[in-house]
Amino acid sequence: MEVCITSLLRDKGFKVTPQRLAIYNMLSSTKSHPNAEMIFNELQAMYPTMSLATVYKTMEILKEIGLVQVLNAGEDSFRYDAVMTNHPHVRCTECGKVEDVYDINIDAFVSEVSQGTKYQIMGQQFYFHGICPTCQRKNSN
Amino acid sequence: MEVCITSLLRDKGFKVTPQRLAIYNMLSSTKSHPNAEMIFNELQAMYPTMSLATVYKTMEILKEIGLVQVLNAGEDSFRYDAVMTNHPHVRCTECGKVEDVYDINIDAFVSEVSQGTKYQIMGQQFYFHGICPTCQRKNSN
DNA sequence: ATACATGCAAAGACTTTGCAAATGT
DNA sequence: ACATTTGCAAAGTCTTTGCATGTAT
Repeated sequence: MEVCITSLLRDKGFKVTPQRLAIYNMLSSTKSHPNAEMIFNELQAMYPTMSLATVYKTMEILKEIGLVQVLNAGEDSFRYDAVMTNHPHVRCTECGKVEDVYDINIDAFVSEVSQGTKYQIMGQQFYFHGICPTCQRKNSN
Repeated sequence: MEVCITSLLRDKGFKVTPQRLAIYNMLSSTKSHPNAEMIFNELQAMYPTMSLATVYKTMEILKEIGLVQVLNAGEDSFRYDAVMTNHPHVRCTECGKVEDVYDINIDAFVSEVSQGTKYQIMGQQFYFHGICPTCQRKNSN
């Protein structure tokens, strides 16, 4: 796991730094799809000198070497996901959290669209929005 | 058509202004999914005093009264669409244009996901990215 | 007549960039 | 030793806001 990012970085001529490892480890051990500021805040305690700029620069590299994907769930900021399989996301419009949608096979839908357009399709993103179970309960009180 | 926006605005207590009509008419007669700046530039000739701030404020209102939807195709700016049906979009990563994906029935996929999550789903957005036919031809030269 | 809208400029949020000091190889 | 990276501050882009003037009802 960690050998993966280490060798991937080195293979592409990037240096292996504590900041880069910390950012990737944090991202790959959460399901919260954090944005840059959330990552920065989370790492403050352990890495007091970490800067937001380093988070952004690191995300750029991790995206480039194929270790993270960038999410755009209709917010003002980008979120990041270390899970590289294509899966839909759902965002709660009340509390703002973004979650994975599991157990859905998107392949049939993707290939249907791929064939319907004359584009050479490279990727896709599916976003749902609605109200999460927790917020539904809050609302009914 | 135009009676629609006129009465919708008035019904909700908004005033009917030349700027609002011009912005909506422009948007509903294009398939280019423009962002705020594109709309602003397009209207410069006919409405020289139009400001970008007015475009943003108007989009906020049009979204609120259900006349436009906001697209987030993985770019830095939001795009707007006066077509309110749910349909996928595809963005060319070379020339940046965003097009509709036609003749795709998303209902089965949407309801499959709706049932798979415990969210109360309010809407969804599907984005594909790839290379458009025009750019494919350019690349092969 | 009055409340709302416009348009300018300023502010705000998110992200990128430049550069000197620090670090990995 | 050398090239790359960090972290700060400044700049850049997109969007929102405040306010005086103008406009729709």
